Amino acid sequence: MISNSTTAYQQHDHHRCLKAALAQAKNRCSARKARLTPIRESVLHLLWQSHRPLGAYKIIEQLSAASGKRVLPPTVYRALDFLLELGLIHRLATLNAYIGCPFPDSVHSDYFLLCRECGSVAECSAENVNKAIVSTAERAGFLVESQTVEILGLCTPCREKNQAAHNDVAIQQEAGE
Amino acid sequence: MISNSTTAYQQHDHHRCLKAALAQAKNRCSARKARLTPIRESVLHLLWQSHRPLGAYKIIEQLSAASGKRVLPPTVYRALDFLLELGLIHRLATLNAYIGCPFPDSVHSDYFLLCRECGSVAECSAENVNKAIVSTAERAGFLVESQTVEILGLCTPCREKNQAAHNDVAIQQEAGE
DNA sequence: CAAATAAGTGTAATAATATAACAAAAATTA
DNA sequence: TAATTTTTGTTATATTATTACACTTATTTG
Repeated sequence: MISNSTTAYQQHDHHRCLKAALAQAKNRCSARKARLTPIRESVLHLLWQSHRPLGAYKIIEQLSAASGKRVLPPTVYRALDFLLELGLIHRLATLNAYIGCPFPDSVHSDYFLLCRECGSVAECSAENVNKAIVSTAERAGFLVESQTVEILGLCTPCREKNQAAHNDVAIQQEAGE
Repeated sequence: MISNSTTAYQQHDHHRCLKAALAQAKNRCSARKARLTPIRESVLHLLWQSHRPLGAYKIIEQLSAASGKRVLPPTVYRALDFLLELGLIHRLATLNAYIGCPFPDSVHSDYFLLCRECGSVAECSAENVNKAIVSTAERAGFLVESQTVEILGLCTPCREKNQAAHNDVAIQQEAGE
């Protein structure tokens, strides 16, 4: 199992994440003879800065603010398409949002853990999930080409916070009796 | 494993499907003291007639055509919300479309097989997929609350057709040499 | 039963997400 | 350098979904 759940939920040196992601992106582009133009790079940069899924129109907003001139939808959607095609980012269908891929180089069928509380997203690649899906599909005579797996729930920190809040309420209630 | 892949892909007495679905819906509604009003029923009916995912605006179109007067978006979205809440239909995030649920009564974590060729959708509920997802999420410290699993690929009939077409090309090429 | 309340519907307006089409500019190739 | 390809700019518009508020119909309660 590959996962970025630790860095996704917890404090970490995010500047490093960002630098690593951009370096990887450059490698990948030169390998494929694709151009990581300024627009494309800044979209990727923005996605990595947030470390959270961002909607296309948020990107437009932030890019406009940063550049001082109005960036229009096609500009951003084109950059997103480019990055998606290269596997540098993903689109989350349930959120209509985009997020940087933490390991574009390893072949993986993606699998996302979306925290409904804090909005963080971890990407996992688990062979057992993949196998279960493919084998079950096969039994139905279905040839799998691509998968969208998005899991909604609570990440560890949020679960702990919720638990703590819950306990507090219990204590209050006891005290009130 | 529960699945409607057979009826989803192949010819069958669809009138029966439809009747069964509506009967089930009525049961479910009376059990929950919810009202299956004419609008709601006709949306459900429409979804079952198509046996394929339908976008909200297609539903609006067809409902308008059938009733002779303009049906507006909130009317349909409200009916869809109601049906979703009762588990009588599902929303497919990757298609922005809705489809009738073939087994609303059995508890299931849904899992959809979307054929990219013919547009058919089969719904499966496989314990092994569910288990794999939950256990992998747990290892990342994540508490699963709901899942979106949508698989894109080819259903059996389309795969066979494709195969046949492919063979034909091979034969033509041989003949041409 | 009638009044009060709740649930459902009609309607206008608009928000949020995404794409089409075509012209202009920049980069790459021949 | 000319020709070609790729990328960007710009206008307009498509698609999906929601808000807000008035009105009607059903259900509950006194």
